Amino acid sequence: MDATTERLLAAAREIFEEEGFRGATTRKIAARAGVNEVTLFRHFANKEELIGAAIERGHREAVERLAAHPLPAAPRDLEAELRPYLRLVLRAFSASGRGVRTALAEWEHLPAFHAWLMGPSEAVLAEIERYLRAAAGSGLLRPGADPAAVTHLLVAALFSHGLLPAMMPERFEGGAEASFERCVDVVLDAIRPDRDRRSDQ
Amino acid sequence: MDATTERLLAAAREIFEEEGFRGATTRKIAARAGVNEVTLFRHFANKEELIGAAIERGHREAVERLAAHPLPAAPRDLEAELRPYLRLVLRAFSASGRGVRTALAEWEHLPAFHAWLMGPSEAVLAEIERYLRAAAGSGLLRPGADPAAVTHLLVAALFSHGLLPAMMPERFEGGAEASFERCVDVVLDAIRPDRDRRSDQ
DNA sequence: GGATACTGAAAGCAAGTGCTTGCATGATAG
DNA sequence: CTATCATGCAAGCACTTGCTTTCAGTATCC
Repeated sequence: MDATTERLLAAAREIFEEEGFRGATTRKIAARAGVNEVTLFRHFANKEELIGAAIERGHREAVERLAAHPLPAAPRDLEAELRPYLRLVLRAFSASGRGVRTALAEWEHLPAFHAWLMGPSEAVLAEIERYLRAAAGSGLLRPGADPAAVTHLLVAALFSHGLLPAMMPERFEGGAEASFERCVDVVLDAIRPDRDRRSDQ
Repeated sequence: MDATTERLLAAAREIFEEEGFRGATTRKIAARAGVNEVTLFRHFANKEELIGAAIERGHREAVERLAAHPLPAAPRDLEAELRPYLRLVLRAFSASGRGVRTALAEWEHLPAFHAWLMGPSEAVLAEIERYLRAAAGSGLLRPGADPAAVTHLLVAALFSHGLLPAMMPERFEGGAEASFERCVDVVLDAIRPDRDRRSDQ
């Protein structure tokens, strides 16, 4: 792809994530791309098309990165399989936390981008739920554990640990990742079959 | 308080929650308040002061409403005490979901309002953690259960169930509240002392 | 060398923005 | 009745924003 187009897309994505649709002016985007504003309009019909393309590309890449490290099709060990996956997702999520917050706020104003905006979250949710259902089928989950509810809990933990630490860091002493791991501990402990239950301390 | 001031504050809060700081123009706010734009500047020095006052008032009210229904000082029954409290908070949170999303996005641009914006969340977090620590002291929690981690999990569930259903409703079939209750089930079950453990189904 | 394609610089335009000024009007208090 | 006060209305100002037009420079391909 054209190098100028590339730089424009990257700049558009950065500024949109920081400032939202309204704040991402064509002048700012062109400046960060090191390009004349006129050139911007020679490559994209208008501002909406540019930002749309930038969002689409960014989220397509995110989905691809996630798909490159899927959970196993046949669950064997929740601790060894689910935890590293969640760690990976949290890291990706935290990295794009600023953009996620912007997307949340602009939701109603960007109906054309809904599919792209939710793509990564949808993918993670579906992947975890599929895995947990398979695990339940293999007897790796405590009978009575609800895979859908557990999925929602884990996604909720991902969500809040990806967004909140930037805003209330004093509540995440020891780091967001450590706090997240402790939350995963609680969930994994809740769904482990009784015979395996931890009784430390 | 002056009726005009009142209407201006209400209008400012509504439009700020829908459109953010940049989108909340003084003309829009004045129009929704049914007031001339000049009158707006006769009541508030500038746009920032108006929106700041609107946010401050809204969140102070939220904190007061939460403080009116606290968790008991001495925990006796997690199921009977914690669950209704969480239900209440979720309802309040969902009602202001639109505003929360805007606040998340505008975070970096509104440093003057940080304290007010995080107030309600901080209050809920502190209240739950206090309660759970007391519960742990009374032997109502399974030994080894980490009150801080459980608090984070519950707040995460509140957070995601307050925000996400508006954006991916098909993932919350049966309603956000039902999904939330199932998440609370998982958490409560995780921290219950072993002797009380559910073994239904 | 000439045609083509991409770019930058300068200027501008129509709409919208925060905010101000000047003046007229109606209600309220003394 | 008069003085005060809050408000509405019209106009405007300086600035930003999305987007356009015109012209000139430069690299590439044949």
